[in-house]
Amino acid sequence: MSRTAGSSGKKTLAAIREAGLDLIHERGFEAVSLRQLAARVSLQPGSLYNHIETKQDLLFDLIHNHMVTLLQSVDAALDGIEDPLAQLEAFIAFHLTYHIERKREVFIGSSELRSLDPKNRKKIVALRRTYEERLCDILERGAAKRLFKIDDIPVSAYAILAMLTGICTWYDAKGRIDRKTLIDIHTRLVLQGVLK
Amino acid sequence: MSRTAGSSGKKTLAAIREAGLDLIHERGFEAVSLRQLAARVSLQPGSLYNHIETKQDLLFDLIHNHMVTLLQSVDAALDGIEDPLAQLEAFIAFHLTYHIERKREVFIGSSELRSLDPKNRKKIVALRRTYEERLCDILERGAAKRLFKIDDIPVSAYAILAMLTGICTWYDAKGRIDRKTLIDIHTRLVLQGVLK
Amino acid sequence: MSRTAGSSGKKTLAAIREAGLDLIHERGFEAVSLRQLAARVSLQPGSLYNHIETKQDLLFDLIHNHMVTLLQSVDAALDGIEDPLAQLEAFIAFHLTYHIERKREVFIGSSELRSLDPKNRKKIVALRRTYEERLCDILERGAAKRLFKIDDIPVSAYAILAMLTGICTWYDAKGRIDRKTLIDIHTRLVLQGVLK
Amino acid sequence: MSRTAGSSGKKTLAAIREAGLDLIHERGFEAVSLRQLAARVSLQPGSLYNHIETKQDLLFDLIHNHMVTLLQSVDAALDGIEDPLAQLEAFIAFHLTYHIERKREVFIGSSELRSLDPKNRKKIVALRRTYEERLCDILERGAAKRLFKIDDIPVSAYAILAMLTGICTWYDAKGRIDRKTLIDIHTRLVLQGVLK
DNA sequence: CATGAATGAGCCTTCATTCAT
DNA sequence: CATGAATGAAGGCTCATTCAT
Repeated sequence: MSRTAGSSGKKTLAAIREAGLDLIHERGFEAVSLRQLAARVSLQPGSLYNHIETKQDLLFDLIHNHMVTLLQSVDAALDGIEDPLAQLEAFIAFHLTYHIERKREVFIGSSELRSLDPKNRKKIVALRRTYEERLCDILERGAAKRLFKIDDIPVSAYAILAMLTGICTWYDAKGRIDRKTLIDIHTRLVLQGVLK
Repeated sequence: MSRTAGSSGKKTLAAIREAGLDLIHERGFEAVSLRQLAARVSLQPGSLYNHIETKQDLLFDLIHNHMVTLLQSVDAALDGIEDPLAQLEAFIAFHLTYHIERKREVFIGSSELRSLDPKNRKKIVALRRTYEERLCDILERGAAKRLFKIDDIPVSAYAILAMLTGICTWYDAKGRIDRKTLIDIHTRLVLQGVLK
Repeated sequence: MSRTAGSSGKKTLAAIREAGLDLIHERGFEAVSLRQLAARVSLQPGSLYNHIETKQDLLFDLIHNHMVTLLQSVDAALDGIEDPLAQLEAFIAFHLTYHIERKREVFIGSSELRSLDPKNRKKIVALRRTYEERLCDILERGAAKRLFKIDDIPVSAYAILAMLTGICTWYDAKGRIDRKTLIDIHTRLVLQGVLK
Repeated sequence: MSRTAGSSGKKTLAAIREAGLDLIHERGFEAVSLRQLAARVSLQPGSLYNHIETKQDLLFDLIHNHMVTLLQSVDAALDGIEDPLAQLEAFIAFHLTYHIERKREVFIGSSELRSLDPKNRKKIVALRRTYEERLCDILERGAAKRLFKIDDIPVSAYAILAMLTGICTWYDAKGRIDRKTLIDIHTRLVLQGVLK
């Protein structure tokens, strides 16, 4: 039998992406072999190449896809909000929610930057910087309006992002803390740190 | 003469450790081969085995060594301080300083946990938890004394640690920000977030 | 429409043969993949199998076709000539012309014998021997009539064929030498070497 | 047992070269796998890389080595001979002898040029041209002294070389013809073709 | 202690070929 | 007929590790 009934190219590629996210998140890009990936989606290793260009290409595809979605989503989340304080609250809620829901993508997107070849890495780093700029902008406008008191905007932005992103490492959807509480705690931590 | 003049076993092992930290920090454990490591210390790959047990063993050694030092150092840094607020300030200063000075060790210690085999990982995770406890204790005592107002101590501790640890990713000793300023900014951010 | 307008099975097969000659001549049979061949004729690899049996089969087809044509042509070229000297001249002119015009086929026909499986190789070697016999016959009849003085007919025949076939390797239709001159030079070389 | 007693690097490399010549001569470079080569010298495939850089590198090494030896040998064979006729005779005898004794090298050196990467190919083609020049020089000097009558020296040189090299394809040391006879036949063929 | 050469497993990738659609 | 997706084998090469010298 040369093809599983009902399978199709699009579905197979989606399965490969999904398995790729899982495996790379668990073990790291270098530690995942295409054999393992193929086994996860019930293919022979060579058959992967009907759907991906190279292993490197799959990694780039996963990360790039994530970054583009992240940027679109943050813009959607901030759309129409004018007040910097409301924007910051929206950003925090968005960032946490997104990072909880896409733990794997987020984790891979930062921990596997170094597995990207230079050309691909450059593209991703640019997108990432664009995302960071969103927070910087909010802090700047809040500072300009004397709502926030911030010593150094880029450093503070990095610090806040590091704090908010940290949950990827430990948050467990089935754990003690529910999502809303988590957002409240972090919102309070950040706002107090930043408000005048 | 088959040995470089003046070299000795201890020195060679130190060189291997140093090169290991460099390479693993740059490329990740899985991406570093013992051939590369050997080349860095001007040895043949086989000769490494006169100094290390296995590649896995070297990784554990590096991380374990780091964790033990970290714990000793934090205890030294907090020694004699009783006031929770002063303790928190000391902790922040210590953590940032240590993480700036040992970027490689810190980075490896968290990003390569998954490259440790289960037995080794367990040991490291226990040490890491011990370190986290130091911060939790401070927060708890501060909260008990009504100095701090904290919604959820473990979550806040994680958030603070994530924020403080974030600098490893971007801090550049030769960059725009000096160390003292960095500590001030972070101290302010954390304290405001936590004080009543 | 999944077929290029005006294409037909026969035309596609002809295109495959032509591309096969080109590619195998350039890179060698083993070095040519059916993917490359398919790309040259704007097909997917699998589609080749609507026109050829196997890769091996295509090679045999190309070489066999060439050998049969070669034999028919040499017989046509020698037809009606009785004098061994005139025959030899005709043979030389024919061989050079044919080998210039079908460089690819000739080259493949000798360099890729080893890529044929034993059964196919046997058939081709028999045809090739038949062709060599044509020259041997001429030399023999010339020697019998005391027109030629030849030490060893098979060896001389091989030597002459090797010389005449050599042009495939270097002759360039757009080069310094025109075809007639080439034939003259070789005719003189061979005849002097053979005449009494 | 990690090493066969008595083996040494030099010996192993020599065995690899020898097996390489055999296999490439029989099957062609592309058709030989390093697994086959390794099996011939009783090694694991990976162990070959203790002795060669890459497969391509081995090919270049074999051909380059051959070309250098060929050039040194032809110069030695012609050394001290001044008369162009005597030189031509010496060249023919040398070329045939060398090509009989090193069938494999000679065959590979011309049939596998296309398997060399461009950079390597360039180097070999230059050496080959140097060798061809040796014959051209002889023909030129003979023509200048009115000993030879040659229509076109480069073309005649190619034709002669093609003829003499042809034996590689069919000569069998255990066959009907002994080496001296072979040289005589070819010498006569060439000289008659060239003498005034 | 260092070296050089070996092992055996495994890597990413390409291949000829098949076949449901 | 062509396609797209699959197979199973094999490709060149790298790896951690071992060990006689």
